[in-house]
This record gives sequence, C-alpha cells and structure tokens, in this order.
Amino acid sequence: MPARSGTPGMIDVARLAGVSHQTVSRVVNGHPGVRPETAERVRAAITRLGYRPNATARALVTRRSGLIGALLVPGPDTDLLVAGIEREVRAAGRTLLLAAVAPGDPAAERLLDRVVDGYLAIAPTPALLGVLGALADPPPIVVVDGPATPLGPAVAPDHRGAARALTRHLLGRGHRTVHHVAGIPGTHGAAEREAGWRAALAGAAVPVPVPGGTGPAAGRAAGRLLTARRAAGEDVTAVLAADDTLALGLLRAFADAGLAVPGRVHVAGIGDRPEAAHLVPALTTADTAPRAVGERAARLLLERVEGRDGAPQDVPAATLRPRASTGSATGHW
Amino acid sequence: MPARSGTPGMIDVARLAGVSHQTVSRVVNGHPGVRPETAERVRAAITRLGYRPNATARALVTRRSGLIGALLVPGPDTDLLVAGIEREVRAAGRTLLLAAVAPGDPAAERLLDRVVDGYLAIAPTPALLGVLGALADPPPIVVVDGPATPLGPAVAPDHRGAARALTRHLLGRGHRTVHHVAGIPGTHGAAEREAGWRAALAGAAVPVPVPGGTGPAAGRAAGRLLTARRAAGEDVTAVLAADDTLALGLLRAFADAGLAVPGRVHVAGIGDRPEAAHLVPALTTADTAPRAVGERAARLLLERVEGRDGAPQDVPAATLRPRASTGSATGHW
DNA sequence: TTGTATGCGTTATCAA
DNA sequence: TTGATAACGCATACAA
Repeated sequence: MPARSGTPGMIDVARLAGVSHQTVSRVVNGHPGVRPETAERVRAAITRLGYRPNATARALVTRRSGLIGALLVPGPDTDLLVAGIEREVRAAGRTLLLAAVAPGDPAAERLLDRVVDGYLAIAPTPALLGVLGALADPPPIVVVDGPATPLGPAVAPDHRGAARALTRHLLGRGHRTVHHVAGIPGTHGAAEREAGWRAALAGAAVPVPVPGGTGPAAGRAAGRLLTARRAAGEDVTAVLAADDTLALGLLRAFADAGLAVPGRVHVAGIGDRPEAAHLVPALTTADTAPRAVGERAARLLLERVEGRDGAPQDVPAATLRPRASTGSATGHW
Repeated sequence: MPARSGTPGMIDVARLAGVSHQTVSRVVNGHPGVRPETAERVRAAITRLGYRPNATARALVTRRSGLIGALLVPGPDTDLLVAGIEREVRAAGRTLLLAAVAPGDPAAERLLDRVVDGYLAIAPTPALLGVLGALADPPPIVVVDGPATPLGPAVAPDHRGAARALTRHLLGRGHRTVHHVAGIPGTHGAAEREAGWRAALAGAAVPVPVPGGTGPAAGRAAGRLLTARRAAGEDVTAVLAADDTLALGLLRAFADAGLAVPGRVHVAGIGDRPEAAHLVPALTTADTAPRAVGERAARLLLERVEGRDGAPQDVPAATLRPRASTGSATGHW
C-alpha cells in the first residue's frame, strides 16, 4: 500500500468543509439536493486545497473513462484526420489517447489494456483490425479511412471520387490516357484511388500503375521511372499521383528531365495539401476533406459511445481544384 | 454500484485456476515465488477467459498510470516533434495522452484531471505554463521547444543556430543584407530564429522583419509585401523565412511578380521539411532535427518519471542544407 | 509457495 | 438535505 498521496482527495475537502466526502462528490458532480450554503463551503474548500477529482478512481467505479482511443497507422493525411478527430473529441469534453501503430506492432495491445470508452481505428491494417476483433466485450469502434467491418462502421474520404474527377479532368484536356502513381500498398486509400482512376479510364488505354507510396522522394523516383518509360516511347503526357506529396516529387523529376510541367507532361495530385496551391506551377488536385472526415468519424463514435446509435455519416464529395499543372495536351504538341 | 462487468477480472481467473486472486496477480506481474505448474494453470485460465488487466484499477493503487501527457500548441514542426516523442514513449512501454491546446483554451485542465506520470509541454504559451504551475504536487514536467522554466528543464531545437547559419550563408554569397519573415508571434521558436538572424547580421543593415506566421498562404502574403518594398527601392535580394512553408509561399509570390528565384531574389527557409529538397528550385534550409528533439525530450522526461534524475540532453546542431534557391547575388547583377 | 486482509479515491445505494 | 457503507479491480504487507 503506497503512502497516502500528497494531492488532496475528497476526504480532505470534506474534512475542511465539515461535511462527508459524499456531499463533496455531489457538489463536484453538480447533483441536486445540496443546500446552497453547504455547497458554497465545499467549493471554498476545494479551491483552497486545489482539489482536482481523480479521474482514475472515477473511471474505476463508473466504468467510463472519458477517453477515446485512436489507433493510427500513419499515412498521407493522418495529420488532418487526427486534427479533425481531436477537435471533435475535445468539444465533447473527452480526451484523446493516441497511439501510432506500425502495422503489426504490439503497441495496439497496450492501448487495449486501458479503459477507453471507444476506439477509432485510423487507416487500419487487417492485422490491427484482428487485434481489435479479439477483444472480449469490445467498446464501440469506428473505422476511419478504411473499409466497414463487422467491428463497426467506417467513415472514409471520397478517394474514389477524387481520383475519378481528376482523371476525367485530364482526359478532358485532350490526353489519350492518364498514368497513375500508386499510394501505399495495401491501404484502403491507395486501393480506392486506383479504382477511381481505372473507372474514369474506361475506354482509354490503362497503363500499368507505377509503384509510389507517399512522400516527395518516392514521387521523384516514380517520376524518373515514368521519364524512362516516356523515352522508351510510351504515351506519358498526364499523370495522376495518389497524393500531393508524390506529385511534388514527380514535378521535380520531370523538371530534372527537362520536361517542362505544364507543357510536355501534366501532373495532378490528390489531397489538396496547403502547399499545392502555392507550388510553381500550382498543383491540380482534389480536396478530400480529411479533416471533415475525422470530425464525422469522431462524432459517429461519440454517439455510439453515448448510446444514441449514430446515424451513418455522410462525407463531403471530393472537390476538384484545377490549377496550372494540368494544361491542355493538344495545346502543347 | 454498476452491474458486474462482462469482462473477466482477476477473481474470475483465480476461480477458474483454483487459486487466489493474489496468485494471479503474481503471475501477471512476473513476481517470483510461484510454482511453475501453478503459474501454468493461471496462464491457461487467463488465455481461456481472454483476461486483460484493468489498467485503471492498477493505476489507482500504484499511483502510476504509464501515461505521459503531452500538451501541444500547434506550430510549424509539431508533427515531427510528436513523432519523435511518440516513438520514445512507446519504446518505454508507455502510452501517450495527447491534447492539442489552443493557446489559453481550457482543454489543458482536462488532461490535468487525468493521472499522468509526467507532462511534456510542447511549444507552450505562458498561459499553458501557468496552468501547469498551478498544479499541487505536480509530476515531472519537460518543456519541448520552449524556454526552461522553474517547472522543469527544456529541450529545444537549435533555432538560433539555424537562422544564423542561413543568414551567414546568404551574406557569404554577396548579399548586402538579408530580410526576415518572422514566425508565429510570441512563440519561442520565432523569437529564437529572429535572434539568430539578427546576430548574424551584425554589421550589416537590419531590415524591419516582415510579419509571417506559418504556412504557404502567410508566406505568399509576406512575399507580396517584400515585392512592394523592393519596388519602393529597398534592397531586397535575400530573404530568410522562419520556416519552410513560409519560404514556399515566398517563392510563389516572387514568381508571380516575375522576380525569378534564384536570380533576383534568393530565399531560404528553416526546418528542412521533406518537400524542401524537391521543390523547383530546391529550397535552401537548415535541418533542426525536430524529431530528434522530440525523442530527447521524451527520454529526459522518462528518466525523471522513473526517478533517475535525467542528465540534460544535448540537441543536434542545425545543419545547413544549401540548395538552388540561394544563389550568388553578384552573379546576377 | 500460497492465501487473507486492507486500501487506492471515487460513485451509488440506502438509511437517517 | 445529508451521511454511512459498499463496491470498482487491483497490488501489497503480512500471515499461514
């Protein structure tokens, strides 16, 4: 048994106010049926001692911690997803417990030992979902940027619509086909984006997608590969990158190769990162509103956590942001 | 008293294994003095029931939660700072409790009600430090990217060195002076960067800093302002932006104004964001290793949390990354 | 080697 | 309107 802690507890407050700890509890939780003057005495004691309720003890008895756990597999727009989630969770008076989880890493387990009122699985891998599925008596779960599963509903950005709109945009500018630099293999977002691209390509030739991933460095590598393909005679005039950071690398690679952009090769990204509008040339992209997605996902989870069985949340459709990087193919030949 | 929960507890395991809950506790915590076969029976029961220790109850009695609280005021490199912290906290077998805190927002209070073993204050405002200071019997605190305070030591990136090195680099290329687009007002990072710039300017004319903030949009606005100043006859040939995202906006603004970069105006950023190397022209910047800073800060805190009074942590010196955006002034006149 | 008893700080039930 | 008292699930001192 550890020594009595230095921080004051309800009992200390009670003693000072000349009441029972139970009355203190009532005051702290705003329960009715406390005489105003008693309450006042208690509040005075609270401020005098600097008393703060012990959330752990409270959680132990109420079986609700006010914590929302987020298991997060890092990807291209996790930051905005998390920003939206954080905002919503905080607005609800709760606290976010965040664990970045390398796919297959045991950190997930650790968070599971905590008492959380609900889980957000952000861009989860199958392995991660497996871990969540193994929970006995699991709390509500919402998947963010992933497929719906038996564990719970999903809220995901309109990856597919974004890719489709961009591809169509490029085709509409006269390109015979559009190449694709793929996202992180095995992720929901990458699969959806590729699917949207394929769908929009209906009729046109479907080139082999170029392996990408995420980040400017990966994009640059992909750009070198496409440059080579072009030199080998392939019809590379338009490229859709799976995210804006890849697109940035592509832009650079094409510049290195002397293929002025926009001019001989046109490039589009996905995600509308803040920098996209300010690049030279400004990057054509589509906004998938990851922040709003995070907010909706959190809201859905919170509704479920609170028992109100949340309505499925709509997600804003991707909105095209045409910019200088995608000119007209015919105009430049 | 809530209904007995659905999830199994030690008592359930004990009953199934035919031992006391105390023996289960010993097995779970790896204490010695349990006969191997007994331990085996207990472990079997644990897996059979899917038992997971209740971290809340454990925290209540041990007065240690395994949680590290991070109060975070968003800024230019919070993402990398947090990445480093997360990594280190996880490696220590602990969990990170993250709260983004708008300056002066009461969310901090909420996190304070939790039982955390230690606090990381990331780029804290004075108000935030005030809240932490008001804690009775506070746990160990380490400031990340801020000044050391009576509350605890600080670990911060080498902002000053970065700004100094970059300014010197520009002066060395023949510029008569270097302009500065400032960071977020009131932050430690912005103050340090500006101080480094001033220090390096010793002797040269010190222009009035341009208000910036962070982000490409703010940078673009600052760029327009500098363009106007130049048109008005000021000697604007080199600019140090407080961070890379500002620099990106500057690049764009100068391009808009027909001031080819590098050519008539030279630009440097700070931070070495991944995209800096891949911009066209590639951005000269300095790496302040925020990720390493996050790791060191977390390590220092963890040492203090564990009683080993942590040695002050060194932080890597900023390393200059000269690139195309900063050419020679004389070569272009 | 194992079990019993007690307390961590709170909320909830019930009686006063 | 208030106060005893019993949980919540676990770890620890101590007894067996």
